[in-house]
Amino acid sequence: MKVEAKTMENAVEVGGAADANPCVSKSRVRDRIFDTACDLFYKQGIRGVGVDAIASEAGTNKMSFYRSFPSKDELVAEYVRDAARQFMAWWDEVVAPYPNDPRRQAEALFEATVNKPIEQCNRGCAMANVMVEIQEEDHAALVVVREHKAEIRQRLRQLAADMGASNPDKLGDSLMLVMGGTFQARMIFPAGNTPVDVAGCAAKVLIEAHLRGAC
Amino acid sequence: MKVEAKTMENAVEVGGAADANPCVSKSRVRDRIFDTACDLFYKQGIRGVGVDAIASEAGTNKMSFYRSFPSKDELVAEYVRDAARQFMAWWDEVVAPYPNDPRRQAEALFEATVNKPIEQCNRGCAMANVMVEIQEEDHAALVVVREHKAEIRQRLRQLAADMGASNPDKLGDSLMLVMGGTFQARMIFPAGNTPVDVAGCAAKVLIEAHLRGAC
DNA sequence: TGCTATAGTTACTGACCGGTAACACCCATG
DNA sequence: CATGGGTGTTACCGGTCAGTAACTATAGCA
Repeated sequence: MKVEAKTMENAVEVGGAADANPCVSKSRVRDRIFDTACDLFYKQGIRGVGVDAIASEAGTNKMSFYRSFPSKDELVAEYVRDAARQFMAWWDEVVAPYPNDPRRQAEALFEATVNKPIEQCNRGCAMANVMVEIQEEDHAALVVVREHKAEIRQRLRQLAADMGASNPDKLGDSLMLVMGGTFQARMIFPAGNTPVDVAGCAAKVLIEAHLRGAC
Repeated sequence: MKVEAKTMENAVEVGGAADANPCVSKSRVRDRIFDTACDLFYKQGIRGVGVDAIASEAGTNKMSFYRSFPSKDELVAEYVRDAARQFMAWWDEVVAPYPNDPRRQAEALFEATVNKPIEQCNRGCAMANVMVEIQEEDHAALVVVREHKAEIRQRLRQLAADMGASNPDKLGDSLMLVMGGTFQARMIFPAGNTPVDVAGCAAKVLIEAHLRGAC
């Protein structure tokens, strides 16, 4: 199967029709490897995917991998950085339609979480999964994960403060719990009719209660 | 990780009559191995712990391991079963002081989750971690995890129904999200002052609001 | 044409890991 | 004392995996 992919790519490149195949032939080897790795890491776990598998799935081989990345660990760290960037970009995008309306922004975030396409998150939170799989406490990837989660917590607390909650840290942290639980539930209950569906409702209830002065 | 010729029961019964001599001295090694394995699996992950490490940490060796367990996979499944049993026992214990008071029971569960000793859960939810680490969809351990999570969901929904919530499934699932998020947060923010602290409060707010008729 | 950067191929090392074989030892029971 | 079950010990097999070496092929550019 990998041989077919390689030969096809070569044929396309030789043919020169570059724009017709944006996903494989035109991109640099490094980018192909990286995209493939991100996909496989999320779907099969860090430890469940070897360098050989990544390379051949990307239509190349291990040597080209090591010409682009100094080690698998470094690739993992890059994967986590990219996941963090993507999550924040998603956040900003979801929030953008409601400027100066922090309550609506928070609600939109949880609704968007519920409605995320299944294949994008049926393995739960990529960052949390990395923390489960990596044991070395000082691994570069874990530093990124901790920073990322701390920033999400901070953002939720800020949203709570901006919407005038009487105890913004408590509301923000409560929302943090719901968000984390939602991602976890997407992994554990992958099919329809799961606890995931109530995430938006739970967030609304928490916000409503806190704005009423609960806690 | 794939040999499955023998079964757990066979391995246990190899010692002889299963009922005549209830395994005090005979299965001491087995118990030591199992306890050690549970500890290491939780702290370092399934894939992060080898059979050699388990055996030597238990003061024995690999051969004795394979005299007690047919395979590492089977041990993992047993580990998950034990974790599920322990969790349910903990649940029943926490709930026991408040018979016929489902609301108080639910609140007690979340308070107890917050107050669990750190070293018992600073790696988050053992069941969820197993689901992250194991890729084989039909692995025996994963079946146990799914059943366990489904039962917790059912229990929370039942509690919500018993306390008279207008929409018990929504309340139960909301609590499920908070509970999952709490365990995840214990792994991600291991030190003091974390979102974990608000889990009891979040649960109370959700219950209160639902009993008032929200959603 | 020839140089250089990029990429493919094959083969290898060393470590680790799950699992097994064969044998030696200890000790309780008969 | 003899037997046998549980245990310890050593060595090994087959597989996987991260990482490297050395060579080849190609494509663009001067």
